[in-house]
Amino acid sequence: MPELPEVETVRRGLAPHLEGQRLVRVQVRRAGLRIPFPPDFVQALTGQRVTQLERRAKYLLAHLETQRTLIMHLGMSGRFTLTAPGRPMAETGPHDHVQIDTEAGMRIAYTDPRRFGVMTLSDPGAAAQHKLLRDLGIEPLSGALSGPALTGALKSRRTALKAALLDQRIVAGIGNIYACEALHRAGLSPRRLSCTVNGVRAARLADAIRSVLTDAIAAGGSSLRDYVGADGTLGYFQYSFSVYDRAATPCPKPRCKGTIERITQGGRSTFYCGRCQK
DNA sequence: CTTACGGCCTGTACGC
DNA sequence: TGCGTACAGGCCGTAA
Repeated sequence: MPELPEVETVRRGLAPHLEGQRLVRVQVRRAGLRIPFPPDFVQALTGQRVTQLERRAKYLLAHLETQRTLIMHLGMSGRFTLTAPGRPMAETGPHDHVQIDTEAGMRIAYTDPRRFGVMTLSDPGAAAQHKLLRDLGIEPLSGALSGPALTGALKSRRTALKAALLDQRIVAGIGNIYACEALHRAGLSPRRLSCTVNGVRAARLADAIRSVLTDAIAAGGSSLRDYVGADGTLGYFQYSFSVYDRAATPCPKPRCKGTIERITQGGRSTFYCGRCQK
């Protein structure tokens, strides 16, 4: 489900209810998600105060007073729902795996039918060195994303450009939707060999990645199927897709007479215009 | 070392 | 209606 814009939208929804708050009760309803919870998971969280809720790539990082960090990933189908004090509690469903109650009485429930998500804890002060985070590449909205930085990251890769954009070690936070959309904005073919992207093409790609992610965040992310923001509102960037899931429709680029095609790369669907993406 | 592929798990949409 | 198949926003381990 969620790529960087959706995770950032969730972060913005959760932050006011987590930052500065003490976690008074933590319940887990199974032994883990994609990976098991650490043995001391509940104990290490209970009674702790969250100092800051940060996002790195598609990960949410809740930093605790103990200097440990709750590392969270939504996988494909992960979702948070908030229930304010005094509001009727939603009935617990079979895919509600974690519940966290804050001292303000807010209940934060994590639901994830496919269980591809992750919740785990870092060692004190060592979140950035955690195995899940240490190999992540350029953070696209940090200012580190530039044409030369992309050129450097892509020059040794002998894969299709689309596959390289999905590799979190190169640019972190892009998923299937925004890879397709960024390549269309940049006018670059998803099939192009990664190492051929340099100079003006790399600069265009850096701009396209930044702009598509920024636009999507401004729209509250993309709501497909079951994705909703933390406050239950729906993002609407899906109405702005140029290529994703738009096979056989006309290319929206002005004066381009192409038609959007769907191909398979690395087992994933790629949507692009063969006319204006070279 | 790099790259390609299957698997993880469940839900949904679609064709017959 | 029921069943089988394909596919879904991600990532990892293994094989080549």
